[in-house]
Parts: sequence; C-alpha cells; structure tokens
Amino acid sequence: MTAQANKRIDYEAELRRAGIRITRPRRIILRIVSETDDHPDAYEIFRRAEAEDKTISLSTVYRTMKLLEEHGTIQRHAFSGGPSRFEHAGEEHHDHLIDVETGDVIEFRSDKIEKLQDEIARELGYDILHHKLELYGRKRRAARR
Amino acid sequence: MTAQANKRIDYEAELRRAGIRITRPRRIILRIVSETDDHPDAYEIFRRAEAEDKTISLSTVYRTMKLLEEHGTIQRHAFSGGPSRFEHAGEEHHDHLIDVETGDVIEFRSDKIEKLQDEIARELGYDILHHKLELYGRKRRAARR
DNA sequence: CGCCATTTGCAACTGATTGTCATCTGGACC
DNA sequence: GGTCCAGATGACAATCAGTTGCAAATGGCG
Repeated sequence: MTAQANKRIDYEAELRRAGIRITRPRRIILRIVSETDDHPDAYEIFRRAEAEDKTISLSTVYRTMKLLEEHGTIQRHAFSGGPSRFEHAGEEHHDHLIDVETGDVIEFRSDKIEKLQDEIARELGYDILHHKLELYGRKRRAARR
Repeated sequence: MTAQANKRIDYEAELRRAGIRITRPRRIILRIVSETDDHPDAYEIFRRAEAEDKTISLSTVYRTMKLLEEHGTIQRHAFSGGPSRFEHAGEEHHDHLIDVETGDVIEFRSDKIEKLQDEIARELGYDILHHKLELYGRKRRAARR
C-alpha cells in the first residue's frame, strides 16, 4: 500500500512482462533493493534477505543482481578496490564529485559534458554505452582563495 | 641510446635516489612499462617479462607495480570489470575510451570538457585536484565494419 | 669478497564472483 | 485444485585477481 510497495509491484510487473519468472527469492531481493536508499553490495543484500528467508543463497543474490542489471532495474557501481554495490535504477544519470578531504560525494549533471562525450566518441568511431566521470576536489576556502 | 632507453635510466636513477633497490626483475619490468604504448595488466607484463627471464614470478610483478604506483612512476587504471591496467606516468593528462568488446584503450583529450569540469566544480565550491573520465563504448559498424 | 636487510619465487590463501549439477518450483494448461 | 517441465535454486566446487608467509637468493654497502 505504501509508495515502496507499489514500486515493488511495478518492478515485478515489468519483469514479468519481460518474461522473467517472479520467484520467492527474486521477490525478496527485489523488495530489498527497491526499499533501501544506500548502496549495498551482494553480501549485504544476502544478509538482509537471509533475515526473511533462511534458505536464500548468496549465488542467487549474485545471479539476480546480474539479471536485474541486464534489465535496467538496478545499477551496478564498481567502486575501485571493493565489491560491486547496487542501487535501484530509474533515476536520472548523474556524475560524482568526491571531496578528497571528507569523502563526501556530491552528485551533479552536465548536459554539455554528456554531449561533448558523445561527440568525442563519434569522432573516434564509437557509440558510448556508459561512462564514468569522477571529479576529485577540495572545498574552496575563504571568500575567493 | 633511444629516447626510451634514456627514459628507463631516468626511472632507475629516480628510484635509486628514493632508496629503492634496482634488482634484476625490477629492471626488466621497468623497461617493459616504459617502452610500451598500450595499457597492459599485471599478467600481460608478467608474460612479457617471462620472455626475457624465465624465473620472474607474477607476485613480483604485482609487488613491483604497487611499488611503482606509490612512487608515481606508473599509473594504475581500474577499468570496470577487469584487472587493473598500467601505463607509465609523466605524460600529459588524457582520458580513456574503452572498447567493451576488445578491451582496447584509446586515449583522448578534450580541453572543452576539462574546462566544463572546472566550471562545475567552481559552481559547487570546489577546486579539482584530479579527475577520472572513462567512456565505455562499442565500435560503430557502418560503411566499413 | 662478506654481510644482511631486502627482495624473490613459490605455494597457499583471500574475497568476489561464476559454474556445475541434482533437486525444486512458478505458472501455463488442463 | 492437479500435472508438468523449462527455468530457477541451493550447495559447493572452481575461477579470477590479487596478497601473503616463508625459506632461499641477492643487491649494494663496506
């Protein structure tokens, strides 16, 4: 009945439409990723799923994440030097500015940059499938440095 | 005698200055990374080193890459979905377009994008220290494959 | 040359992910 | 509701990238 429950049902319907069976483990995993606001990794999703159904296996979590990624339901982030972390997709694409002093992550979006990327790729004879743009910076201090 | 040979000697001298022993495996690895124009991963460097000295081990390649990275001699790229790949540092900054089908890496540079990045950071109140831009694409097949 | 802290090769290990396979099940059709 | 079977699952072996412990080898100082 809540917004989240509705969101979950939408995902299920969408996947069903794509000819994907909605099984017990998939339903649980789907709800977990659609209800969370953080970026859990496969093991964390497994831990949360296990709390609801002791029989779920980590392999199934990995398989389901791959499936959902392929169908655009979730997005995988491969932050360097750690396991992949996931978030539900459907939001607008954005890039990241990382504050090197605090670790804060600021999301931003620039249509101009996106367009320039397409141009560059076209010139090189490529179509872009996805990209990663990360700015690492330090907060400018004082009125004007 | 060549520019590359000189470059290698510079690397050695620089490392020696930093108190790092120049051993036989390190010398071979150093030459390989300073002479190549592509972006080999640890195993590929190992393969090339092995051709010169059958006794070199993959562990030593990994250890040496970590050492060289810490000393700023090489740069590590953690492109998504594969092993880390390396290139010798010290050249002009550039970004990367990765062919998702072949793994080929094409270097490019766009002053416009660099400038836009600065603008965005400024608007957000930051100074950029460095950034990472990776385009993942597929070769456009048109008139000529 | 001799020494010894460093480095090496090897093998065993780790953590993340994928593969294998026997068993189970969602959901289409009665 | 019951039957059926392609596709999904759980258990666990295998793989892949990278690291680590350790005994033996060695760079480079005197």
